[in-house]
Amino acid sequence: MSKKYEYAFPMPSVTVDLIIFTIIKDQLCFLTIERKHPPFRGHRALPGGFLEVDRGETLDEAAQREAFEETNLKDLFIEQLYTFGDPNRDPRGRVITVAYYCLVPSGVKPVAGDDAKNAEWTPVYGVADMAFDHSKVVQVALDRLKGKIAYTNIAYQLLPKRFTLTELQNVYEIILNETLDKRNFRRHIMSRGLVASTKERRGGAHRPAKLFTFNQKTADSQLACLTSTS
Amino acid sequence: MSKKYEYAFPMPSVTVDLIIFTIIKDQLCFLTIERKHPPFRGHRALPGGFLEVDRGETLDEAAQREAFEETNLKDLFIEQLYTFGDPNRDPRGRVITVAYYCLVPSGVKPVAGDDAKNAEWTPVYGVADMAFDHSKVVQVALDRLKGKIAYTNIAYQLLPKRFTLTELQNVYEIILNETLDKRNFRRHIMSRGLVASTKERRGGAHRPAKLFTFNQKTADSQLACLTSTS
DNA sequence: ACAATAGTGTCTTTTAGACAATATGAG
DNA sequence: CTCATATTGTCTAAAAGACACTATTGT
Repeated sequence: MSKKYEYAFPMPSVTVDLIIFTIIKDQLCFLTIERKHPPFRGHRALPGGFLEVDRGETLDEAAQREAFEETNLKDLFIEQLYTFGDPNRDPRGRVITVAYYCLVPSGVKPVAGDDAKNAEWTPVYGVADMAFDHSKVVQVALDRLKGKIAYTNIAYQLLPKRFTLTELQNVYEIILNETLDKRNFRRHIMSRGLVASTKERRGGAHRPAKLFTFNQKTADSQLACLTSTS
Repeated sequence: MSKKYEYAFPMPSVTVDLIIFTIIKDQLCFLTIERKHPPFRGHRALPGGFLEVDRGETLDEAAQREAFEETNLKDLFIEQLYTFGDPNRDPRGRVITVAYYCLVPSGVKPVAGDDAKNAEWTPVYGVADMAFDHSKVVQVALDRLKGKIAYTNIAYQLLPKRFTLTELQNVYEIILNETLDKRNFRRHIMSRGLVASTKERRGGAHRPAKLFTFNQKTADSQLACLTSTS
């Protein structure tokens, strides 16, 4: 392959990296792949790839494309997180990466281990030794997630369409890493008007719990003042 | 100048753009330059420039460098805002811009009109017709500023080292674009412990007001949980 | 009936909002 | 003493926090 593109100045590469969060067995996890080649061979890394300039894709589209490649799911919740561009973050050259975080409901399986990748869900606590600056990227994503869950409705992205309030509370507790009072939590959620109760119930071993859905109408109006990437 | 740098794929350019806010005559303003060449000749644009890959500068350093070029001030408050990369945002080619916002105290003069630039402070309300996607960038910056002023101490960046509480309230009112109750505002600010009163007073036409300073100690601890770009 | 989870009510504390009179210093 | 701005206090309303018992279903 010959080098066909010429520039008067050295150009940085632009990649999009993804922190795909999900909840597995009461743990907040994110998707990692194993690097099969240097640098950082054998270390775990965030999924990501080059922005495909020749396709004319936007950054958001690149993030959605990568997310689809890993999960086979379209139109996932993604949001730009931060752009990392320290000169030494990649030993091969100057690489600017625009990081996005993504939330998927429990139960999603990573796209099968394409030999080259070996994708796995990894618990967020106690990850070390990631490739590049990815440990830092994950930390920033986690901070953002913690910050945003308090005043947005993104938690719903981690649950199926119908869920119980106990399940919702679990999501909050897992992300915030603290226990919440059941009564206060329910009052808080209900007063927001973001959930609507259905007539269905989830039968477990004991008293069945009401199933709720995310109330799109009120959510949209509330999100209007929240989506400003703040 | 020959094109010396070759790549196997088309590369995007990476620029850093700045929204430099200040307050002038009770108006929130930001720095614009006039474009002297196409595209968008004659339109106003945000100051910015290419990331200098050969110098090995970080994104933050590039932002500080640009800010210095425009204001002659070092170590200004800057924070990464968002990365814009739509394929058609610059008609000359694929340009990814990492936007930073920056806050400077009142009274700073833009670096003199270097012919090529003609820098000016422009009120944030009623800006239209900016070059590229810069109107959108400014809107995002303004939303972020409004969001952050409520729960961080960034407002102090817009004031001199010593300021009166009335001046501080003015900053809040100008940014939020609403009036605030004087007593409630003062209670709110004082309860945060972010300001320390000095023994000096500012003599105006009438009763002199106490001068306050930003209280770095408490600020640092409070900032610790706020600087996570959330 | 019992085990296990779902669901609810009240008091207290804190924070935010509305509101107007007094204090001080320059001229 | 007058003008202009600085400064302060209280009542009310809303939100957050602490806390424990009853309800429902499967087994």
